[in-house]
Amino acid sequence: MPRTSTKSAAPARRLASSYRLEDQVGFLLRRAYQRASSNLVEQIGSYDLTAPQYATLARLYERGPLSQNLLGRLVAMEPANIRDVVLRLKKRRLVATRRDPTDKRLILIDLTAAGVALVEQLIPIEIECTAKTLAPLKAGQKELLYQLLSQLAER
Amino acid sequence: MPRTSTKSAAPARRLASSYRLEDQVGFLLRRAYQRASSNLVEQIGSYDLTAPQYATLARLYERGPLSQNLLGRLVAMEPANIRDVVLRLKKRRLVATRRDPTDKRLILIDLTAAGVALVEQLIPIEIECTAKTLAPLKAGQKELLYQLLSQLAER
DNA sequence: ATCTATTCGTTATGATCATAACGATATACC
DNA sequence: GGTATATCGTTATGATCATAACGAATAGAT
Repeated sequence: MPRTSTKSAAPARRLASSYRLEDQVGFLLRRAYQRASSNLVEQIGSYDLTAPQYATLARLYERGPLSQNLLGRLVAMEPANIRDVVLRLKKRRLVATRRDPTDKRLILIDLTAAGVALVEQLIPIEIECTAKTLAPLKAGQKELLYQLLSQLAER
Repeated sequence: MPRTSTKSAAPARRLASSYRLEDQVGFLLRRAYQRASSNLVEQIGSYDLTAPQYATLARLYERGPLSQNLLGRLVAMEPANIRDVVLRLKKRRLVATRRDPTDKRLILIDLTAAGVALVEQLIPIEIECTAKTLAPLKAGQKELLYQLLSQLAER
C-alpha cells in the first residue's frame, strides 16, 4: 500500500525554523471545526442536514419566529447566506415563511410542525455528538474550552 | 388567525430551556474560526489572499516541494479542494507545478521566487494577526487554548 | 410632512468545503 | 509475470462562506 512519505526531500526554507503553521490559531480552529462538523454530519447523516442547517433549525426552535435577517445574525450568517439556507429548509417543508404585516421589509421564518418534530429528534443526537467531539478532553478541560472559545467569538 | 403551518405565537418551545446552541462546540468553533479568518483577510487584505491560500503557501515554504495530494493533507484539504487552491495560486505565479519523473501520478508543487518573497512578507503579518485574534485571552490562556484545540484537531 | 440615513432582502461573483465516481498509475502479493 | 489493491489527480454536484451593489421599506430628524 503505497503512501507518499510526509518527509520532504528538499530542505525547508530560511524562516521555517521560527514559524509553524500549527502555531496559528486560525489554522487550528479550522481543523477543529472540520472535525466537529464531520462528527455532526456523521451522526445525523441519515437526516441529510448540514451543521449550518441544523443550527438554523435549532435557533428557530429556541426563539420562535424570527425575521430572516435576525435569524442570520443569531446563527452567524450573512444575509446572502442565510437566505440560501432558508430556501433549502423551506423546500423540505421544515420551515415556513410569511411577510411581517407591520414591517413589509421583513420575512418571518418559523418551523413547521415537521420542523419542530425533527429538531426534537435531533437535539439529543447533537448533544451526544458534542460529547463525542469533546471526548479527547478531560472533564475540566471542556468547560475551559467553552470559556476560551466564547471569549474569542464575542463581537 | 394564522394558518396552522405557519403559526407559533409562543416565543420558545418545550426543550428550549434545557438546550442552547451556544453549548455546542461546533457552533462556537465555527464562530471563532470566522473571527480568525476575517482578521487574517483584513490584515493581509491588500495582498488578496484567503486563509486557506495563505496556509498553502506557508506549508510549501516550510516543507519545500510537495505532491499536490500530500500538500492537501498537510493543510487539511480534500484532493478536490487543494486542486482549486493550487490552480488559483498558479494563475498568480505564486507556485509552479511539474510532474514527478519517478511517479507519473504525482504533481509536484513548489513556490516560485515571487511566492517565497510573498510568504516572507506575510509571515510577520500573520503572526501579528494571530496575536490580534488571541487578544481577548490572558497570557496563560493562550497556551491552554492551543493545547485544547490541538487535542480536538488530531486525527 | 419631507428629507436623510438605516435596515432588509436580493443578486452577482468568486472562494471554500465535502462527497462520490472515474481513469491512470503504482505497489503488493503470489 | 500477472492480478488485486491502493493512491493520485480529476470531474461533477451541491452546500457554505464573504463581499459589494442594488431597490424597497422603514425610521429619525427637522
